[in-house]
This record gives sequence, C-alpha cells and structure tokens, in this order.
Amino acid sequence: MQDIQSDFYDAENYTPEESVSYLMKGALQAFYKSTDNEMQRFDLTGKQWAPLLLIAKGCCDTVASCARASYSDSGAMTRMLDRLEAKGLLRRVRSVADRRVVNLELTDAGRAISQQIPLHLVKVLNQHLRGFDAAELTQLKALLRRFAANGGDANIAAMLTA
Amino acid sequence: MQDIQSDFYDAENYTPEESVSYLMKGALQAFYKSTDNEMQRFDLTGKQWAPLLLIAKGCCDTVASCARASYSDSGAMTRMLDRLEAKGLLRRVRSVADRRVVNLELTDAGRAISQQIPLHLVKVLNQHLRGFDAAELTQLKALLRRFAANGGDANIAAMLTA
DNA sequence: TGACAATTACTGCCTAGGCAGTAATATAAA
DNA sequence: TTTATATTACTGCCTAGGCAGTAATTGTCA
Repeated sequence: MQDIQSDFYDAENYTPEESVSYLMKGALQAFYKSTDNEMQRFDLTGKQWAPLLLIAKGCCDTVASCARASYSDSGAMTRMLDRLEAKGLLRRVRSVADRRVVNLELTDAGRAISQQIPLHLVKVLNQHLRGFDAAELTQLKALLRRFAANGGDANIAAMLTA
Repeated sequence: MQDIQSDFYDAENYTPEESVSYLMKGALQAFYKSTDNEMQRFDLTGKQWAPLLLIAKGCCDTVASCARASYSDSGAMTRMLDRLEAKGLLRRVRSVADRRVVNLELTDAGRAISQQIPLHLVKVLNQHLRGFDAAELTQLKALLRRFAANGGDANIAAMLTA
C-alpha cells in the first residue's frame, strides 16, 4: 500500500506567512476582535455570546453538551457558565430524570439578549465575507471541515462522542 | 453608491454548524490538539513552539515584534517569554542601541529544539491536509487572507503597524 | 532646548481554556 | 443484587491572552 498523497509543506522551506494554520489563527483572531466590538453593547465579551446562542438555538442544554458543542471541556464550560449566571443571563436547574445533570435555562434577560445576538453576529460574518461569492464560501466551509476531520485519533474519538 | 455585495448569513436562518467562524474554530482547535501531541516530546505545549520558531526564522527578535507576529500583545508575550526563559530556551538581552528594547536570543537548547520543530510541524500540517490537492490549499490560504483582511478599523490599524 | 507624542517592556487584574482529579449518579455486566 | 464502568458537574492548578496602566526611553517639532 503506497502513499498516494503529496506533502505540501517541508521543514526546510516552511515559513509562517505561508502556513495555513498561521493564516487560520489570523483570520479567527480578526473575527473575535470584530465580535468583541459588536457584543460590547450587550456587556458580553467576544466569546460569551456563543454559549448563549447555542442554548437559545437548542443545540445544548447541559454543561457537558455545551462543552462538546464549543470544542471545550466541562471544566472550562462550568466556569464560563458561572460568569454568564453571575450576569443573570441563565440559571442552572438540577435534572430530576438524571440527577447528575444540570439543565441550563436562559433567564428573561438572557433570552432577550440571545434573540438579538444573531443580528449582530451575521453582520460580522458578512463583513468578513465581503467580496466572496457563494461558491467561495461553500468551498471555504468544505475545506475547513476536511481540515478539522483530518485530526488524529483524539479528534476522531471526540467526534464520535459529540 | 449602492451595495454590490450579497449577504450570505441572515439572523433568522443562522445555525452554528453552517457558520464559517464555528467551522474555523473547530479546524484550529483540531490543529492545536495535534501540535500539542506532537510537541510533547520537547516538553512544549501546543502554543509554546510558535515564538521559538518565529525567533529562529528571524521573523522577530524583540517582545513587541514577536507579539505582533503572533497576533498578540506585549503583555501576553512578556509572560509567554517568561515561561520559555524559565525552560532555558531563550534569554533576554537589553539592547544598547535602543535601551527600551529587549532583544531575544535562543540558547543552545532553544536552538536545538527550534531546528527540530519544523519537522514535526509540517507533519501535522500535512496530516490535516490529507486529500487536499494543490489548488485547494492555495484557495484555502487565499480565502483565509481575505477573511482576515475584511476586519474593522482596529484590524486595519493593526496591519499597518505590523 | 524643551514640551509633547510615541514606543517598549512590564505589571495587575480580568477572561478563557486544558488537564487531572473528585463525588454523585447512572448503566451494564457478572 | 453486586460489581465494574461510564458519565456528569465540579474543583485546583496550570497555561494563555486582552486591556489598562506604568516608567523608561526615543523621536518629533515648535
């Protein structure tokens, strides 16, 4: 069984400016800067809106499921939810069906903000996609999905439990 | 002057799974997981190799320039360099030409490791690029550059001083 | 020259996340 | 039922980074 794939990068000629991971970091950094500016109106940081939106969209309703949806872990998510709970945007409700589980519910204030978030989030996304055509966006999303899926065993395991 | 660009995302139909930023976060997260595994042999985390490589490649030689090259700030870079200095991989040398500046030099140990880093870094990159063809990689890099460049004024200002 | 602005490295205080545990609970296998 | 395994939320300890402020130094310009 022979190797049919080509190697794009080699150690001798590596430069950060041509590294796809370096460019990806720059792109995501720019996006976070933009969301941070945009979400200041809600007294939210550039990352705190994400769990709120995931909960509001029904993508997750427990600490563990929110952590998985955020590519994070339950420890980090516990503390993020502490901050959001301290701001009065959500509350923890111990599940009666499974007493290990803490169910997450948005408060009225959290729901009010969550309804506004997509408006400003899509504004940022569209801003960063200025000059793109539909095919380019589709292509970018597909390439990112393939890049992520090509991880090691750890990532595959993470995907299986997601 | 009319708006000639189309909006790809709208608030009503937004879903995380189709969001390019969500996919980008997942892709970069997978990459950091891979580098973290790969750099354990050097007793380095998935992020500590980056400043070492930037210095070794001559991309930066002061705290401020390393911070800019890392999309970071001088405060965060000061502490990152503290950790690398504590590991004996680099040293700080006060500049005589400009006494505000601290020049960064790799130690022998730091140089030895830095020479090995590209080998393992390109292994990770090529792994995540499995199944890509050359055109797709070129396209991905170009799209990421455009996405990053479409930031707000803050990002433009950051680019001008970079 | 002297006043002012800019830059550099650093610090404190905060948000954010990874990892290895822990106790409580649930599930599966014996 | 008992035993073993898995899952959940959480905690402590660490790395990592953003932001505002500081003192020292340099550059600019009146």
